[in-house]
Amino acid sequence: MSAKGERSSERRAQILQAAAAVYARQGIDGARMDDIVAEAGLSKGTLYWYFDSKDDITVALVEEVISGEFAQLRQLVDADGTVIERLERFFDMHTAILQSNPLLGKLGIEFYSIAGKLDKVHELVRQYYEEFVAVALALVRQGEERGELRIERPRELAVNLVALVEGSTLLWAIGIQEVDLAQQFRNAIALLFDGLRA
Amino acid sequence: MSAKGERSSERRAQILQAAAAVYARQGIDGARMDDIVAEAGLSKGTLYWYFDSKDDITVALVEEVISGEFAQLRQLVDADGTVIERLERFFDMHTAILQSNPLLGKLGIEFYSIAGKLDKVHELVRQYYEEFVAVALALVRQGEERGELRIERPRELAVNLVALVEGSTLLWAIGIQEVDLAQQFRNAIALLFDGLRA
Amino acid sequence: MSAKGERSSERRAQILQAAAAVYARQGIDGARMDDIVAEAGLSKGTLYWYFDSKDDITVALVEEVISGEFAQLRQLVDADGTVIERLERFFDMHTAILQSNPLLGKLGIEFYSIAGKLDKVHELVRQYYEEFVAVALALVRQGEERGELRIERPRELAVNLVALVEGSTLLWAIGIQEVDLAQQFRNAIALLFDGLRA
Amino acid sequence: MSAKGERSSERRAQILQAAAAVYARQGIDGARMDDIVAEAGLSKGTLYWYFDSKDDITVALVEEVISGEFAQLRQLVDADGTVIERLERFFDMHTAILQSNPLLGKLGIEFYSIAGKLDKVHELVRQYYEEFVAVALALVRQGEERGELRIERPRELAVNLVALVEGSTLLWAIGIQEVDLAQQFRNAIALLFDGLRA
DNA sequence: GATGAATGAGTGTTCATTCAT
DNA sequence: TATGAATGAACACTCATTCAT
Repeated sequence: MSAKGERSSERRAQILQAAAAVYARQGIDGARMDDIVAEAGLSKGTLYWYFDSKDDITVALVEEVISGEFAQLRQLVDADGTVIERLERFFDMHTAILQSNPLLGKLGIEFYSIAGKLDKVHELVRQYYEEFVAVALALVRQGEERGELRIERPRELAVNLVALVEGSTLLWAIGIQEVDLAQQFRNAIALLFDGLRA
Repeated sequence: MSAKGERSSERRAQILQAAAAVYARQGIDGARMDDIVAEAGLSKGTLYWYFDSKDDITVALVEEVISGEFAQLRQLVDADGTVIERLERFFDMHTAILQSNPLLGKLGIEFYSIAGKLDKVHELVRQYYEEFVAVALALVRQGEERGELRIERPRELAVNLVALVEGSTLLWAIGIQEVDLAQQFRNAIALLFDGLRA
Repeated sequence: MSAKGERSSERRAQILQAAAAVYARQGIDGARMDDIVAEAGLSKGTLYWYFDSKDDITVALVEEVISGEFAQLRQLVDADGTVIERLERFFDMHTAILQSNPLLGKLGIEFYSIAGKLDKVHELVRQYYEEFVAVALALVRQGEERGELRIERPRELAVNLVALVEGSTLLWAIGIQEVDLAQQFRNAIALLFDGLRA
Repeated sequence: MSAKGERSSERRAQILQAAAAVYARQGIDGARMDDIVAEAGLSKGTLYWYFDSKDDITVALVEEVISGEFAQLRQLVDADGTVIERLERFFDMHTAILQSNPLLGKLGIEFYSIAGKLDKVHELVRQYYEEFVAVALALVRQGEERGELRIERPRELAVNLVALVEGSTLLWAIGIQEVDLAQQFRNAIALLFDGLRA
């Protein structure tokens, strides 16, 4: 019997996609295995053929989402253009993805909440932010090296950049009317960097 | 029979305090009524004498926490000092409260999560942010009127200010090591306002 | 909250009696909690208020049955009459009890089977046999001291006495037609002791 | 399509052997088809090609074990030597087999337990005991005819002989320390027959 | 007001069995 | 013959809520 991890990744993806939809709609605790099964068009037995437990699904889903984010973050460092241009493109992409599926925001909030209960999820979320901060820091330093920016406290700037992204996304996900993500991010860049341009 | 809302407010407070502790520790869905009862040192029957349901407790707790935040926010507008001084004092207080009880951050995350399920909570959280943004906007305008700041897009600045606070708090609550809330907030103010001083 | 062990012993007895009936009828593995609940005329929640789990019920039931057997065994040593008379009375009682409830035999077989899975049950059953052998040995020695019997290998006689009782009971419980427990036990005594009478 | 009973008997034997090991180790109810499949090194589909169901396997296994016992029992009647010598040899063989595989005792107990649920197994076990008693009776009568023994109640003696064997085996299988099967059986013969020798 | 025993619908998980390949 | 993915009914256990005392 092969390990479950090795089993048909299409089916696994199908289940994770269904779980994501149900989690976003009903919350993780409000999601019943029967709901995920129905959403995926599978039987309960099949679900358990691919995953050991609900927690197993949750962790796999967080892993998948976060590994997608990682890929995007890594592109940021090596792409062309000035630092500010790249940040703007990154924010545009971030905004487009969130707005293409309004449930993604809710899903993110569920991830925060479940991180308090599942150590593995907590660790994944932490790693994601460490990576995000690290990438932001690398970018900021690039800007300095290339003479684009003059920065006194690069580390705190990096954390504030990440906090702005996450905070704005949170407000938007909660449904604060005044938040237009695209506008908001552009203004954030202007605020943070206008005084820092070389 | 009088409405439950009018019953001994000490007992209600005692229950809400217990619920807050249990919610923060175990998550709202992970909290059992028995846990709250044990934490409060009461019996189950007594708890239900004061509250109709678990959701009722949750809503009341969110109301209580948010009304405390409201009080703080309102002081911001009328206090003495420059806008930046007042923001610094507000952030110091915010930091002190969070650090005095490390579970408060977790509790906040639970509130986000439950907002997706309980409409009343969602509305309270939304109102809180609306208010926060409104206060930030009033402050920013005060700064402009008094000639302390020159601001082009006050509304977006206000939202970004709130986003920075919430984002930083979130990163801190998740446990990102590099986040020192006090430092972070001071740096945020410097970044946002250095270029805006008159 | 008091420990479950301290809770109303009438309800506990009621549940154990129901469990005994269902276990004997359907086997332990074939018994559903719903069946026990229905047999006891209680709700599932109530059952779990008094017992932690199905295993908990099983162990408590074995304890109860075996502690009853212990009581009978102890009387054997101190009762009046010759050793052989006392054994005959004991066997009569044993027979009467088994025949009064034909499911008791099945229940005993279930206990053997579950002993392989629940360490606590295994230990209880083992203790019961140790005690049974010890009592048989004490009786045999009394017989010798009082000059009623002349015995060469008292320990092995004791074990064989117990083996005869258990073996006969087993054959009877399985439903071997030719086994008339009362006759069988009388004949067993005759066979074992006729050659040993002083 | 040929009846399953006619299919490759090697595969069937392989499966039954695996089932015996798993049943003894985990109990029949605790044994999963997957466990048997893993133990046999086969796939689930293959197992179901040879057997219709778990009960089918169980019944076949009981049949196999009991038919082996039958073979031994029949040899008893026709072998050379006095009745007591033959019983001693039979008991030695019985002991050797049990001690060669300590799980056999557990397996026997599982058979008793499942007999309460599967009529076919009950019937097989009953037949086995009927046969065992019949053989014991034949032996006893042989002893009488040949002038080796003087017996008053041959039928009850036969049942008691079987009860002693089964009871001793049971005590041993449960793990009572003091039971040394070989010693025990020798002592049983001495007790039962010493007074009966012609 | 206060207690804690009682309720039962709901949930994650298991596992014998089936069947397309 | 052989495989192992797929199925779904069944089950132990949970927990918010009720109510007799």
